Amino acid sequence: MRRLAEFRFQLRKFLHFSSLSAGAAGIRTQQYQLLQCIWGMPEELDPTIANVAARMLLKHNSAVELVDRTIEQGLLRRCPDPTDHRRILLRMTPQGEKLLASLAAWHLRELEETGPELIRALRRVLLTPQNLNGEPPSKDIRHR
Amino acid sequence: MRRLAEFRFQLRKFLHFSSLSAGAAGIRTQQYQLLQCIWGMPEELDPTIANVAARMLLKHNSAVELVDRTIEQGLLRRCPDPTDHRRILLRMTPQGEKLLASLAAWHLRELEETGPELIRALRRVLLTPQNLNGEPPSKDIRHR
DNA sequence: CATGGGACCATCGTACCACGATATATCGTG
DNA sequence: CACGATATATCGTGGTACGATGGTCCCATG
Repeated sequence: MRRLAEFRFQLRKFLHFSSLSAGAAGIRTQQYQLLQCIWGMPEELDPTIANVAARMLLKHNSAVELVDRTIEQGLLRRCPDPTDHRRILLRMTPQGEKLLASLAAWHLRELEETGPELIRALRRVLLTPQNLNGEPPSKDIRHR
Repeated sequence: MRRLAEFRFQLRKFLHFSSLSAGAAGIRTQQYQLLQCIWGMPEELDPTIANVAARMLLKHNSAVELVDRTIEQGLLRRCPDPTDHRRILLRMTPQGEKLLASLAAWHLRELEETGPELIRALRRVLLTPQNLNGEPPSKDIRHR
């Protein structure tokens, strides 16, 4: 499936851009996503380690470490939950909010350019008449 | 931008699926993408280390290491280019082709389910009237 | 055909990061 | 208070991308 490869390539390009722009802002992609996660947390959920881990698709200990790193850079604060002393509520510092805002703006602009191409690539994957299950890809049209 | 966070979440879910399915097949996502890359390489380009590195958005030395790991698992072969002895042509073994085919099939099926949601999330990002440059996200509607 | 510059690939040390296993603190319940 | 469950933290380990460096081969030029 060449379309699939092309879609994945577009995906890599976006993620690569994301990594570069985060790097230019002095953080890692994961940290950007963490901030995004905390800020965009659904209303009914509190920004605890566990919830953030779930939304980041990380194990909770990895989330702890990610939070540690991000706090060291002054982008986040740990606020013990007053009603449940086991829990930690994550809050962004003003610095973190500024950084998130500018990174989000960059990503928006990038997606305005790249997004349509990404959608097109995915569409082409979905609309392709499926050669359904695992026939060796070399069997396709050409095989140089 | 809550839409942006939601789009990124959808993206993470797809990548997470990809990582899991690759793992179930005994390889890493990067290796799956490497195979995909080699197979889906544009016709006018040969599957050399350099070309693969470019398409994987990796530095060439990282590509070498990725290739090494993948060869160790018997999914790939190194074929010295007969016309230019500096270059290495990467060829998949039958085992590699089988693995790629089945992983691609899984990914196709996943995208048939998840893809539309991904497109929708991206559309929502693109169609949102932009609150253009970096205003602090906390200023938005709610701030609990 | 000697030579120097450039292209291509490989190796090594380093840093980062996600994870499993384990530990610690707190909650709720009987 | 005892106990299981929940939430967070710590530690050691393995994987992987990278910069720096080295080696080999191509080619142009004199």
